[in-house]
Amino acid sequence: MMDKNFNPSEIEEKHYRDWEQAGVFSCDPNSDKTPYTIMMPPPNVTGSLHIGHALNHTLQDILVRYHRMRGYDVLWQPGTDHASIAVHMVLEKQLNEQGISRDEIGRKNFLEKAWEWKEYSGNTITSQLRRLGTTPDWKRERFTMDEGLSKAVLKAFVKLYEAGLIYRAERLVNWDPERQTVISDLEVIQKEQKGKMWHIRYPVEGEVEQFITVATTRPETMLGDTAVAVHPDDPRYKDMIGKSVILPITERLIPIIADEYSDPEKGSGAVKITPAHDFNDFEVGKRHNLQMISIMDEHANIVDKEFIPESYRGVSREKARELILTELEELDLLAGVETIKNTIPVGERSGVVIEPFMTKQWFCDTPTLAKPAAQAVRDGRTRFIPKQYENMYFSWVDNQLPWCISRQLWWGHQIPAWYDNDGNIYVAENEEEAQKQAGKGVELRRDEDVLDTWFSSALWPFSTIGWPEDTTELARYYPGDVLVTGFDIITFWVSRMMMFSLFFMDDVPFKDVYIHALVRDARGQKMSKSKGNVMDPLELIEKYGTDAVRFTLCAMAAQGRDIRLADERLQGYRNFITKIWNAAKYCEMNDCLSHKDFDPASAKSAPNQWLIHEINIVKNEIERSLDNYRFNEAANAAYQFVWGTFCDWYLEISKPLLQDEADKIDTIEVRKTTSWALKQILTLLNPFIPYVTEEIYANFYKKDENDRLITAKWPKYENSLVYSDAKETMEWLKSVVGEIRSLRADMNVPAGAKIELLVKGASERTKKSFKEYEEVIKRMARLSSISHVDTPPKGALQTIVGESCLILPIADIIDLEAEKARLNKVIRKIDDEIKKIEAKLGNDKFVNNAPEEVVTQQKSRKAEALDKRNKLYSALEQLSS
RNA sequence: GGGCGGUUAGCUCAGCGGUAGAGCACUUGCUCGACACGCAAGGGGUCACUGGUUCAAUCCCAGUACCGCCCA
Repeated sequence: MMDKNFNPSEIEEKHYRDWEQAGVFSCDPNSDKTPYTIMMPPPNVTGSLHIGHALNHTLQDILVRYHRMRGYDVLWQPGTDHASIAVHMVLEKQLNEQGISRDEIGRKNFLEKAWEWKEYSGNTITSQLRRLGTTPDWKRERFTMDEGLSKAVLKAFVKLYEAGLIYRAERLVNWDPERQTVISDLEVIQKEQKGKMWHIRYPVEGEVEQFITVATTRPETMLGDTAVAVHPDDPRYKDMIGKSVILPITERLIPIIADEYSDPEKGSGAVKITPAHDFNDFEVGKRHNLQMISIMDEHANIVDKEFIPESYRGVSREKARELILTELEELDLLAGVETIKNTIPVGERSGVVIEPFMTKQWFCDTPTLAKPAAQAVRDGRTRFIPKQYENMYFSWVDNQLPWCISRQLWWGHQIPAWYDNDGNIYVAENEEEAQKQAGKGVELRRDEDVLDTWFSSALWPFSTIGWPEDTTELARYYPGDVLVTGFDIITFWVSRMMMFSLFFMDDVPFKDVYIHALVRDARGQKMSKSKGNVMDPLELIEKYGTDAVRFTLCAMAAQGRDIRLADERLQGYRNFITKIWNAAKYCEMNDCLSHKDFDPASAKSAPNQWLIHEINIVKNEIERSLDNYRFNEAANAAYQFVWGTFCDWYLEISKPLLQDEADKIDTIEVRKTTSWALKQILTLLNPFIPYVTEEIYANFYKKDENDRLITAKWPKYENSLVYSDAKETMEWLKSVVGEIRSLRADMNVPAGAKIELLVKGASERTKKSFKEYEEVIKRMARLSSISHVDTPPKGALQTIVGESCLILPIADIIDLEAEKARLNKVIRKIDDEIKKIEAKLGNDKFVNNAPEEVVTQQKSRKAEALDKRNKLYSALEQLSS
């Protein structure tokens, strides 16, 4: 016996353990099935499951389960990412609390701690993923810093270096003075703020009382100015070009140069140039061969160097600004201040202001690598779904700047480059190899830096399955079928996988990229800890069950639109899970669990044929939707069918049929059809709601220990399972019941009262149907009897279904005036409709130009409406007479 | 500033060249032995605005307004 209530938490663990132990998640490289591959976006080891993961992994799991059932050899490759900066932040915070800096404990100890912490934290996220019921091939779980992947990273670095696509250069980079490392452009957030624009007068050399006024938001950088630029066509400055100004405070002489970078419309039209502390100025500096003076150290303090006036040495950039402004004021060189809106660069993780900083770093030539990556999408070898995300992809790959890949951190892949004392570089997969290159006895020192975390992630589609070795897995599962991810990492990750995959594998990493929505809160706000509006998927699972959470996310995952997740939705879908449970209970109580030797093509009676027909349709709908990544449509089709068709109609119809012992054959067919249908429903819904379906299956259908729904075959139906006649009959039956129910409710007939039904003008076929489904109609519409008449009695309720008129002779218990009003209302509605159709049909242009089927359709609509109106009129007359 | 998306029932959202849909909420009535996390019946919409294309526009096109995102 099934429990009265469905209790998710009790069964979820049991089934998950069983699945995992049975090894059903594993791919089989030796199988002759077609492979289907999804590479899981590796969550950070620091991470814990958030609602975005829940959506991402639910959708992947649905695809994976669906394809497994359809007979593919599925590899869902799981793993985690080492998340270099994030781990540093966690560990350094822990150290800080003990008052220790990372330099004090040293690189070796720090890394030991990092690994310890990874062991501890890495399992958190994967065990949380298990709670979602996801079924990746856990036995193949990888980590971006495990031995194999580390080897792949070294190999990739060396190969790219040898191809000239990785190089070391001194460049202006985004420096995070808090984290003490370079960060990439993507990790810098442009934050809008209210700022100030200071106008400063620079005295022109050799002139008395002549100045050029420059405007700047960062006066402190003037210590590093090496020019003043004006527009070459600006008449105000034409004859100043080539002269010099005396840089206030430092009193260096710097040239006035002509460059189109300065905008004559803005401010005074003259702009100070600080090549070592501004990206635009850097470019100007390069063009004019200007000196690049770095005035800050790695803490963003002013350097302690001779060319800096003494009072500024060693002070912070903020303090330097104050001092400069005071001094300029004293010198009477401050021409004015205005308040403006501007943007400042802020570190994504640290939150501090990023300093453009001159250092030597490693770069990857992504502008070159991006070309084939862009082309692959333009050629359609990889497609984005929804398509509009291709724009985001193109805007990134088509405008690539070199990617700075070195980081001044310890946790990560240490760069495989060695230096000798003369500064020569040797890049190799290991020190031995480097030593060979350098020659015996040459003293070598390894580069201290590690690679950007995304470098190893970019290799994920092939490094996880064996690259650089030639493994069977690599040959079999590469390229992947689809990548499922959020739009926020198209730039960080997707584009880089494309670049590296095309370079190393000479093929795209996946055929489809499905971009899913962002999950927001009920009010459309982005969830964040600081706002306190995060919904913890584990709490939701506790509260509603895993199936409900999964189904909700799936049902709301419409393409191209964010998900606003509200409690009510979860409740609604939790109710749906319960509904399925109860429907199964009904089947059990009515002995509808065995369908041995039942062939759906053998069904004879209309309700059974109709149900089979509808199952066939919903199956096709689910397939079509999933094949096109229309998850919400698949979920809604399933929902409507199970609740609206199976429960509300079929099971209700089955009740009187199952009580009717007179016709044994019919009863048996109903039992078998119900049982068969329930099993189809469980199978079709298993990818979405694996637990409740597996549990019911285990209760009713499980043949032996190794029989599980998760490994069941996806249904395939004969083309013959299309029953249009049965569908027509059942639609008629639904209309009859519906009309009577509606009439009763409108006229306030007590729900408990059993009343008589008279039918006028029924065709032979209709009469036959009334006879055949008499018990069903009587029960569902709460009728005492059904009989046919030629003339309706006076003052009865009437309604029209098809050609026949349904009459409820209950004049004594209803209000005749109310009935007249009701009829008039219905007639008015139908008149409006007729008017609309007539207008159309009266329009020659419509009749001549519209496709013929549209015209005939309108004509038959009109005929039907007219017929119905006539019948309603006579009903009204009858009432009045 | 450039680009992209959105605007449909009270709310959250589907849909789509020819009858406007769902869930929740709301109203009314129900102990019809699966289910009140339920059953049944309802009410509720100038499909943001202005033009254009079309026999026909909520849907296609252009523009406007507002909201959101991405990139400078």
